[in-house]
Amino acid sequence: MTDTAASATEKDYSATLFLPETEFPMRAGLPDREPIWLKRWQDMDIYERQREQAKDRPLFTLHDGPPYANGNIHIGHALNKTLKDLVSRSMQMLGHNAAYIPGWDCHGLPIEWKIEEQYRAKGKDKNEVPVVEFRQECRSFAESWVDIQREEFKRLGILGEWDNPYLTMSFDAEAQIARELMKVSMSGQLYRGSKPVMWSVVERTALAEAEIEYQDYESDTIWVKFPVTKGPHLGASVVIWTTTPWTIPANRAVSFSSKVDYSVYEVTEAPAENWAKTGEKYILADKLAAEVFAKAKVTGFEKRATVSADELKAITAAHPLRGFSGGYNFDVPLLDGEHVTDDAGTGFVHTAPSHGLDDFDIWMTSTRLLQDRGIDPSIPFPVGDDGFYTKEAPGFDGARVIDDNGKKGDANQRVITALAEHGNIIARGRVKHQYPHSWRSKKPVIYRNTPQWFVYMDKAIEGAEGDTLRVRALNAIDKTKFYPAAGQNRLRAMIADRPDWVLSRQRAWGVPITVFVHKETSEILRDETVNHRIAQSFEEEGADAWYKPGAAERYLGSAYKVEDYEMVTDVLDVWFDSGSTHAFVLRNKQKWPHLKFPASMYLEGSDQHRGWFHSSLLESCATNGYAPYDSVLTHGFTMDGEGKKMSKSLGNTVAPQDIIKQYGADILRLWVASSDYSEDLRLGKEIIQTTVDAYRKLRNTLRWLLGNLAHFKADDVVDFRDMPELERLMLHRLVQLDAGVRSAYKEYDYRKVVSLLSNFMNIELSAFYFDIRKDTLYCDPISSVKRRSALTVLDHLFNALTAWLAPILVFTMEECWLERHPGENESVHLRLFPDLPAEWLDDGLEAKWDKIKAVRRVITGELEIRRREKVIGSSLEAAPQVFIADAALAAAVADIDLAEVAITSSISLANGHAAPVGGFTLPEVPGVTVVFAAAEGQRCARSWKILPEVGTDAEYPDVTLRDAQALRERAAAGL
RNA sequence: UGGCCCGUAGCUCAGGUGGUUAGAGCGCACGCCUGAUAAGCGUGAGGUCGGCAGUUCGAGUCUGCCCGGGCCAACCA
Repeated sequence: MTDTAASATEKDYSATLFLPETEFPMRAGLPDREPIWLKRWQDMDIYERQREQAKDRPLFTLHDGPPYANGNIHIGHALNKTLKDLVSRSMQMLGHNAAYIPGWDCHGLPIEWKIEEQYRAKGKDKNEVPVVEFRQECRSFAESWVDIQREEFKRLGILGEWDNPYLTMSFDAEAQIARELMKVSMSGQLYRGSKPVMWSVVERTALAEAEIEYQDYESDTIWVKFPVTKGPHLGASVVIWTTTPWTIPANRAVSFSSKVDYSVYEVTEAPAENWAKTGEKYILADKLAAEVFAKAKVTGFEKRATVSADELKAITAAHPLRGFSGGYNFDVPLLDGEHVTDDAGTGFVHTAPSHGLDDFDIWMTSTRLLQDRGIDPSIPFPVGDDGFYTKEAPGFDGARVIDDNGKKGDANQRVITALAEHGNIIARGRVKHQYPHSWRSKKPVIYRNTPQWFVYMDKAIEGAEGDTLRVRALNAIDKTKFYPAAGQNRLRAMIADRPDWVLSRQRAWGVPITVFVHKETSEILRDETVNHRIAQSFEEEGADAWYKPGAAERYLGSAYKVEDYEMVTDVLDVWFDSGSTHAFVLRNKQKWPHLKFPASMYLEGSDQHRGWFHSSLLESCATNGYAPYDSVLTHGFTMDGEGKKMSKSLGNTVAPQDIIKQYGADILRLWVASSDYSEDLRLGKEIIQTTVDAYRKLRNTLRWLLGNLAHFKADDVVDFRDMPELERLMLHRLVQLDAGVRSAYKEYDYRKVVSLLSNFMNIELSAFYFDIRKDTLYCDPISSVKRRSALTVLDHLFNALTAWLAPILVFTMEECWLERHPGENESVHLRLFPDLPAEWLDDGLEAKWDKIKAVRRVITGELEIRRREKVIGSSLEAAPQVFIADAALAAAVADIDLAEVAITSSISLANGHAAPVGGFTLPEVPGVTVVFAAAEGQRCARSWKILPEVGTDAEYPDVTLRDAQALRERAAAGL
């Protein structure tokens, strides 16, 4: 240590300094304090004030995609809503009127399940409860979750019209959803088709995949011959294998794979009574032929010819029951299917479009081909909802697939017997495998063709050639801006490939498909008067009106006979509900005057390409002809710290409620803002800690600003022209930052906002400007223009930083702002991003100070060495000599106080002198050499600088002349 | 299995149209300060840019394959 260090006798002048003074705590205590700000915002109705304040500004409408009202929010909800809040708050502060109307999706299967579950617990049966009563319970259930989620969202600091949200189950919404559906039906785009769905005979209901569980089950298996009737290899039979003999009457095709090798095989030796007889020829996959013959108890067989994919394509076969009970006379085509493999069976797949998804898909995509071959492409309904065969399975009257107790009926046996009579079965067996069962009854289920309501994707709308829903939607996608851009292709590909839109669900809790069908002609009733009655009743009573006794009479009125019409009882897919939100929210000016249509933006997780973005686009294109949004922003999913999916079973979930409780919502918000939401986000312990650290740094920088600004008074303001260069440099950087921050906000690039601001606050403010200006701010006289200039700059910094960070750290910035600007009507959230004068920009000044900073680096580099050597501790103990050979650097440093910038007590500039050998240099700053010298003189007891002048003031002999002046001014001011 | 997307220091992220020793902030280690103090300042150590192969004079950047991860492909939302 040097002898100039503080001595025990040095006077303590701290009371005479302008040290930072603030109540703003270093430790935030967010979990406890955030609710206080929430209450304040609620009491002052800040959302309404924002609307009032912005009523003449351009509208920016971020339309909320509705979460499903059936549980507590999870981290995905928190991410989604926080991003939405960042968008609307920043657009508001950029000068828009950015209203935010939160919404909820309230209909649908999961809520039905919950109610059913409650029934089961009470031993009640859903089917014994009147529909309207059941629906009422679903409604109450959804309501209760809306209330809970609303509070959870508010706690995240999400600002919106929470007292007036939209619900897909509110009466006006249900009415409008029905109107939208009727628009589709009036335009001729709605039709009744069919598709196979999972069906439980025991419960007489369709089931969702989630209601299915797979259990071991023993199935009958059969190997069946399809005799070739046309094309190559006449006289041979295509052989299939199936585990569901009862679907044979529904067979309409045989699928093969062009990737599998097939041949014709002839049976050369077999037992006399065998089903597979000597001389018969079978077409089989080469890989499976031996196995098939073993099952068929064939003792000798020979390969006769290979069969190419082209030959197979040309083959038409007969149904194995051709002529049975006068039926099955149609041609059975061979179709090339990607689902076919030669892993098991025969290499050929029996295809019954009524009873399988793959079967249905290949049948539907082959429609054109079938028509060309003169084959009827319609899909039969061979099995009824009770499991009995219908008339469309000739010869099987009274046979049943599954009975009321879930046991196998006699269908399989009857089919096998019939096949044997026709000589078209070659083997049978049993197999144990995993088979779908109802989650509720634990009984096996079947796929069963069921009538459904569809919207055409490719039928001309209103007769206009080429104006189809698909074409409209694809055009609309081209006109929409996507963030990130890849979303556009993703959505386009989905729209381009998708089949017709299935709207119907055989469920209770939803908006009914408000359609009447003529029983004779199967025509949909299209009558505006009827439609109006329906919509009107929904407005007044909700969609329950459809289920009330006498509804058909009420709607059809006197113009039609009730007995002529079938009233549809299916409900709409909930995607149609949420796909219609633009119609009942954005266009409802009475209820929400601050919204526009189309919306400025839809913002959801990337899964919504298939979901809400998709259904909203189709719905709006069908009813309006264009997209309901100008732009679409998607975000990824939240993974754990290792990038793995969060799941309850892995135990790696992070609950937003826990983060709020432990750290506060601002931490969660900062995490969202500093992450790249265009990809999947990670969240774990370490990441939270990183966020907390970043938060602390920001908070402390603001805290120091507040502490110094406590000494700033209105008449301290200095015009920027009168400020020192260092202050002007900061204002210049502030204007630059303004441009960067605004454009980042406009591009929804929040991590850029965070990185710009935290880099600025850490590097340029905390480590540079503040460090240098502490001496001036703490020690300079009251009158000092330099000090007042610095304070003026701090004020500008404070105003800008609090505004720029307000959309992200909503609580902390409010706390910060009110610390300086208390007042009942004050809020940082009622501010705009500040307008900063362009005249502050000064590129020349920045270039000059880049040079000064370069010189500074060499000086601090030298000081660091002396510190290591224990020659000095504080930089004020040094008074280095600086030799600058570079003319540009020398010029930059000429008229500024380099000692101040380097925070040394003094510096001697030895320009023009040759730099001594052995002086300190940095390779990246050529032409600058620093030679250490200890500061000479006494240490000032007030500013701790070491200067020869200390001791020369008679009145204050222990301080520098500057400090003496400061003390005199304090005394004169009576301090 | 298919469609789309992602993989740069311990963490969060930068790295237009391929071009010198791959950057920042935070964290970490070490040091300084003790008038922002459960704070502030400085110095330093950390990366075969998921892997392999190719195109090229040259690839984190282009191509292919592989590995790892995610979303979608539900009468879930």
